[in-house]
Amino acid sequence: MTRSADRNHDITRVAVSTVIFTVRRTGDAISLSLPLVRRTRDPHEGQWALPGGWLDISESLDAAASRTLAETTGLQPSYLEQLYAFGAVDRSPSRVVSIVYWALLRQDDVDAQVAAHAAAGDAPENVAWFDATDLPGLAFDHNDIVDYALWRLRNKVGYSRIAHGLLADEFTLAELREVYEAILRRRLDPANFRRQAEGSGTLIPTERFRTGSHRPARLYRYNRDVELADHGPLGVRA
Amino acid sequence: MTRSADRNHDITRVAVSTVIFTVRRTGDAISLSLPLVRRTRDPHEGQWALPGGWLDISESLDAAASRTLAETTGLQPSYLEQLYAFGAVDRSPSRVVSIVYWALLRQDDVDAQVAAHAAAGDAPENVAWFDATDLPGLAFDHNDIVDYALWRLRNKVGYSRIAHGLLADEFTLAELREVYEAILRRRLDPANFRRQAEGSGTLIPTERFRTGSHRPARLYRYNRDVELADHGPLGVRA
DNA sequence: TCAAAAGTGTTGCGTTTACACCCATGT
DNA sequence: ACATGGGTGTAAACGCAACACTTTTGA
Repeated sequence: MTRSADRNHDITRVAVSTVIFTVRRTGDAISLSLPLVRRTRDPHEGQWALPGGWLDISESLDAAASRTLAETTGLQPSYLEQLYAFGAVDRSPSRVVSIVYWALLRQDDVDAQVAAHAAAGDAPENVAWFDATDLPGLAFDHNDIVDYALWRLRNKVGYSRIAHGLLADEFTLAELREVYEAILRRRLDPANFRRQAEGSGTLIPTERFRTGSHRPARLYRYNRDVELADHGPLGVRA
Repeated sequence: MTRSADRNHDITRVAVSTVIFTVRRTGDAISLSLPLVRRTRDPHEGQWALPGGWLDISESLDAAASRTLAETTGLQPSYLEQLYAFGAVDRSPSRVVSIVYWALLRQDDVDAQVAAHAAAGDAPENVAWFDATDLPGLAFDHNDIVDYALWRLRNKVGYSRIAHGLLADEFTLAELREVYEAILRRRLDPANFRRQAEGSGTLIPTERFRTGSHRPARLYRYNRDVELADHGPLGVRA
């Protein structure tokens, strides 16, 4: 903390953060939730913030997003896309330009991670999951960033099929519909939703069924021939 | 160029560039064109590149885009929106993260600038206008960036009314339609275009008419109550 | 008066929306 | 048997594309 810390006063540093969405069952409804990390140093020590970190000199922006994501959650997102570059002068005491990504996490992956942590007894103290629409006051401008990410998610769900990225490999149409309803915050007609989903060409029906309640529901699988991830303007696969 | 130049080997610098679109009449058709600057130093000396520059320590990203735009073209764009942050490790010899914006310029503003430069005799040698769909090989990854900006423009034109940003204050529906046709690269039905434009609520008919050829066409004005510029995720007015 | 662009009317088609209805299963 | 969600059918409403048609000017 001698020379390099002093130098932070007159250089612009580049950080990468990610808004990671997943779905969570709370009672009979499902809701969007996201993981936050508690800051352990100034500025904003003790407040919740988006997971992220500094960009390394020899890694691309995409790679930095994946790396910081893995370091905090230990998981690969099913979808990752650049959101926006935030660079207001006063958003941090030192000058920081944040390249923010947003990501989707599969429900089963989240479960697997939680179970693994519980078994290993290393449940991270500084990570917690929050309801995306009911957040506390976050560090920096992160509340605005989450709001913008939510807006992008709601928009994108309207003209693409990314919502699959929040579910396990196999899912019923009702489960998929509930995800859409949680994101769009309105009820969808099951009959019409079914026709639209089946007609999109992105769903492959299986011969397996989800049983347990009333009439068994057919399980579907996402057609991976159709691209899920956004490979960015350069079409590069990270 | 002593110590700071040496230091560029191990720091990441932030640059800002802008893809600036305008429309140009070539014969009886109109086409999208954009200004490029010839590089006067390595890397890529002599090649054409997007206007831009380094981010100052005490200016926001938006301000840097506006400033570098003014320094090269001397104009205020009618629309300015962040496009994407490019950060591949090998896109430049030293490590550079470029925050790229895209912008629209009014046709009459371009004319005014050209006339002013001609009168003052200071027509910039290093700036030239190119057809957006027929560019030479540009410096860095700027060809990819322009392609992406074109894609965004075409997309955005489909669900918003930003095309006005390319025309003068008053315009006929035929002129507006020609702009759409140039961007979307297909003919539009004049009758249906008229209904859609009038029904959008963003056009104010005037009592003035464009005369000269056949039946005079009513001039319209853009309704500035409807926001043209994208104020970004934070809703901030630059 | 004629060509050509401005502007209006009408029709057909495909998509979405609303909702009635049947099917299959656990309790 | 019956309640409940799974799944199908159908008709009205809406938006959009195609195109015939009228209007108004300059030449």
